[in-house]
Amino acid sequence: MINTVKISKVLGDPIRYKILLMIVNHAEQGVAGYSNPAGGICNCQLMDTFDMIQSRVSYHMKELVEADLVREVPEGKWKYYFPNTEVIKAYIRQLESDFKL
Amino acid sequence: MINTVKISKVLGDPIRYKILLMIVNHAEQGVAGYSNPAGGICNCQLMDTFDMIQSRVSYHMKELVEADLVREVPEGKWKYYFPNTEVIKAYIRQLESDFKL
DNA sequence: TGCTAACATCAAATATTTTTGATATTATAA
DNA sequence: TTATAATATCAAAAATATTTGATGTTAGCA
Repeated sequence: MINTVKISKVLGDPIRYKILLMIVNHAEQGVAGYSNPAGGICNCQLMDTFDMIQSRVSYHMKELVEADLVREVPEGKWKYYFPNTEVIKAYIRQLESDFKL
Repeated sequence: MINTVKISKVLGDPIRYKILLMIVNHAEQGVAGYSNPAGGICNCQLMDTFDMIQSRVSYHMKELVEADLVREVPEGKWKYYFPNTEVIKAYIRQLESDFKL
């Protein structure tokens, strides 16, 4: 089952929110300058885009993955990230149900 | 405009999430042992229910009010809290839009 | 094999959030 | 007006989260 409070907390960090937005958008349309398999985002792109050092990216991606908002796909030396649409949907549905909307 | 990250952060605390749930449920059906005007929840009920000291309740209610998730209605010496349904809805809609759902 | 690039992990430093107890404020009632 | 009850605020302590730099691991390539 999804952990609504934990997901909220993970989304409650501006960097993680932006990263998830980027992952979601990229999964649709790709990002200029990178050509990733099946629309995934890799750590290097996140380092570039948000000007973060590697261990910081790693920390935030771990949070997103542990909250199950993002799926991680290893491909050789790289890890690609994809939105976990089902969990994001389930989170929204849970909010609607909890708050009677 | 709503601040999606801030709302997420406020919901990302288990106590605040439970408090908001209680406020939402109470606004519908009332809570046994208390008869509040128009289904509002007061601080004293939150202290009782969650076994929290007064300043702690006050702190968390301030967070909820500042995130605009809850409206505060003073009535004499008391403050009653009501869910801000429009903002909760707007938050959910924003998530749907941001994450393409 | 040895080298390098990508990513993970760790411990320490820093920053932020939460909790608490004390005190202040405000409204009402005696 | 004085006393009291409800809530707010404050500063210090405690807890938690984030950032950083160093080091570890792993996969692929020369």
